Amino acid sequence: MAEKEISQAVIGRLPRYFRFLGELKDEGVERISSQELSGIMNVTASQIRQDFNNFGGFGQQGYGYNVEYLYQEIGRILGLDKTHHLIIVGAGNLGQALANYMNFERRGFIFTGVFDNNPALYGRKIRGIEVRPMEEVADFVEQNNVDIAVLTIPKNSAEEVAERLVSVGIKAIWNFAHVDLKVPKEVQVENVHLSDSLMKLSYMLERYEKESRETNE
Amino acid sequence: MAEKEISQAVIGRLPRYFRFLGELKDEGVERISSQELSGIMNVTASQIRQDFNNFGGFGQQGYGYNVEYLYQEIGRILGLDKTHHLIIVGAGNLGQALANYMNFERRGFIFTGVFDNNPALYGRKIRGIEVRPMEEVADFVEQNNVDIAVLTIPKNSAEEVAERLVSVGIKAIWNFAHVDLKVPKEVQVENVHLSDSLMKLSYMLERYEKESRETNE
DNA sequence: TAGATTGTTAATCGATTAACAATC
DNA sequence: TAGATTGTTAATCGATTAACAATC
Repeated sequence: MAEKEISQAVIGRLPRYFRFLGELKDEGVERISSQELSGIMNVTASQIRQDFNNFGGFGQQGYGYNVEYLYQEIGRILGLDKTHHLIIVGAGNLGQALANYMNFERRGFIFTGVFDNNPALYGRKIRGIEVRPMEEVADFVEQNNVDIAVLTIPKNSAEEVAERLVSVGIKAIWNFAHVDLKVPKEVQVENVHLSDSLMKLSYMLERYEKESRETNE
Repeated sequence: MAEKEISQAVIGRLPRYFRFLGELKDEGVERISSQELSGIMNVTASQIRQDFNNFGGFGQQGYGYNVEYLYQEIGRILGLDKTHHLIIVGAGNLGQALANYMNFERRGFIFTGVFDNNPALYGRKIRGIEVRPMEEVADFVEQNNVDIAVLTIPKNSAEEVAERLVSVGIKAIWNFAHVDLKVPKEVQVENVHLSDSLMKLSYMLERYEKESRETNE
């Protein structure tokens, strides 16, 4: 029974709904209408209802949505009720920062191992977990049921390492290397291209300054 | 002379064009047609031409596009020909990682200062630049012509710090805190919500596993 | 000139918004 | 029952793709 494909636009909004609902929940808000949520989140009430209805009806006519319930359901849609074992590949600054910065665990992402091919780092501990050489990754992934790899290595070796991770059984790659990885379609890739993001900011800055100049002429 | 507004969709694709053109340039490729680029980048040739023509004609009929020229023009559109002075606010793991990891300088983003409100960090050097107390930020921004702030602090203080940065003359914020900042519309904000990104990956993983289950039944 | 490929207009597709009947 | 608000269908808007005339 093939369900209808959910658009990227909708998926991209889910984490934001999840965040706002979590905050409302923490504030003790019990119910909310699409209208109210619209005001808080700065999107149309219509879009909110359409988005939720992609996954079935979570609300109740005349009442609205139960915050706690909706929060849980969106969490479930996002797969946050499941547990994933995750390794970080590349123990440089960014890899270390991610290991320490994000409290993955709260959402079911268990930081299980960290790998590098720089012998100087072997044995050094990051958040209590020691850096292992890349050679051990195959056994480790198998033995520890790892399904997600965080790729924080330079772009030139990224493609090769990604291939290796895939061959070893990794199901999803959170890719911080500045390349478009070529992986089999059953492997999920989410890119975080930081320099692209900074360039967008640069564009916006540039455009605003340009507009200002033109307005003042 | 108000130019037509460029859609977010187009802007979002510019950095990727820039990256591919840079690689082609490095490989010594002189000219390329929208058709060829389409094959490499996995987008339609039509979209490529439409995108470029938002900014005027960069190509030549019967010939295609000059790689070097197009690369430069897109760089210019993105504002990468300008120099920006940038500070990092929040000298934790992520702030340090960003300072070290990205070679901002190559694109005209000059890492000028780093601030924190933790006295234990004052004076410690990150990439040769010492951590300063937040109290000094106003004078520093003014004296050093800083226009971009990278916000790598916890979400609870982000709003307050952002306000302060704005009041002090910051024009753009690269926001890694997991909140939607409220700033005047003349201040540009680009969000990097890492946990949102990880949740999207989680969703894709979940969906794929679900599909697999259903197919095998 | 003939061939290639852009720039641009028109057609299609998809996403967002509006409207309203269903129902709590 | 009356009022509120969803779920859902229809209308609109915008983005992508196709087509082709302009032109190098």
